[in-house]
Amino acid sequence: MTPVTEIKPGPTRNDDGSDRTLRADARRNHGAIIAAAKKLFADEGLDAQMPDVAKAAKVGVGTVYRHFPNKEDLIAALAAERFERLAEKAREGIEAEDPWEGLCDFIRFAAQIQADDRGLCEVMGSRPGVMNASALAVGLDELCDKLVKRAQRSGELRKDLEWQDIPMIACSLGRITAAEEGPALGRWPRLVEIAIDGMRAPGSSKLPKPLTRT
Amino acid sequence: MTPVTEIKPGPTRNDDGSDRTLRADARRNHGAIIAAAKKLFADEGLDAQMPDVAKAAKVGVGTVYRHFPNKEDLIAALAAERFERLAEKAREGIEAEDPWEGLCDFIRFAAQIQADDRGLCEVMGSRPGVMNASALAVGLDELCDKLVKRAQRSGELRKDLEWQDIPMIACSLGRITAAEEGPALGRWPRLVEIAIDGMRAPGSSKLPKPLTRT
DNA sequence: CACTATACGGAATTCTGATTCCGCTTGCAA
DNA sequence: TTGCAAGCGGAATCAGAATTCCGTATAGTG
Repeated sequence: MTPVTEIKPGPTRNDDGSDRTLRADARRNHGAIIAAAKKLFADEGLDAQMPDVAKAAKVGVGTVYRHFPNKEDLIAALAAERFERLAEKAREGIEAEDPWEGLCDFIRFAAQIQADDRGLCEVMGSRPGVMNASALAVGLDELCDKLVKRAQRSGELRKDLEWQDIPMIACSLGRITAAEEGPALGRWPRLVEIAIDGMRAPGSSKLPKPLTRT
Repeated sequence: MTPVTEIKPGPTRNDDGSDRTLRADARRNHGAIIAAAKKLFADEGLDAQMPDVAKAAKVGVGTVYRHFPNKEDLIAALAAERFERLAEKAREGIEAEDPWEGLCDFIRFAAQIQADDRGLCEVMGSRPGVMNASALAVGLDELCDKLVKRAQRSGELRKDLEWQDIPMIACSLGRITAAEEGPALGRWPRLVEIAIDGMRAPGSSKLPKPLTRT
């Protein structure tokens, strides 16, 4: 494996996990690249180009590649950040006073962050590997499980729903948040509410939120 | 515009809509190409390669390109076929004894054909232009409208649902039918039923179909 | 202040597929 | 059966990105 190296103190580590302090300019560039890539991928989706990321970060392509050995790795790094946000929201949902609302809000949030980030959307749709790895890394699966169990205990969530259904729903919702054309344009929040209503326990006391008109 | 040409009788027309009979071999090849492409795209998705389509159809690449000026056009032709099937199913749903079941079956069908055809799945997810054009061509929009109105009149479908929601739902369902990995694998029929339950009118008499265990 | 390990920039290269081109075939009408 | 327009095959070309390479620049150290 990796040879043992003595740990030197330093503010940031290399991406490959090796312990070595980065030179100040490198650290600065690293941040600039991530920031630029985040914006670019969010706006243009996964086929934003590496040279453009470099340009946006005011850096040469070579530099981008020193920090991220290839595009896929850059994408994965960005995805990891987003999943961290998701996990955070899930934890919040678990703490929520109302278990059912906690779950719903998590789902709404998942749809929203996909609506705001075309890149994430595409990762969810076409990079199951990256997605599952990211989810695993932040423990999203267990969080979903908790969210589901708690909402079921409260009686609002249908009993036959399983935690695996949550990422599946979130994923499917993501697909239409991206619509920029056609009859579905801008209606995705309706779909979110429909899916949520489908998760309600048959005799639930809560009233379904009426779908908003366009 | 197109210059006026006298219409000559003939069994098949050119793709470009010009009226001219195709030579027998050309007609045969045309069919072979479509058949091969259908299978290839269904299996491998939209990035199946043109030379492979040619190979599968036992034809040279050049021939593929004589029949379809470019890949996008080939994809559109295949999509058109699928949408024809969808429209057919929608008409069937409109005739169905039970309006609610007619609508549900249409949605289930839409999910199923995407599950069976990765190419269609990807068209739905990333070619809004092709998709909308195909839908328009077969009159799917009006069909959805009829389906919705009828199910609402029967009382089973929630009143605030609009026809535009149907293609949106179908589209979103398609996303996970493709999952080949991760927790959602093989569970898409559950999602279909969840979405359907979300469409039910609040006081509906029908019992929700229980989600099937994995 | 020198020195050198790190980093940088960006032109050049490579890869992957789509698409074109053109000499050869072949239906089919006369 | 002949003539030739309509078709065919597939090697060659083109195009759009990703990724590499290497000469130059510069933090950080003694």
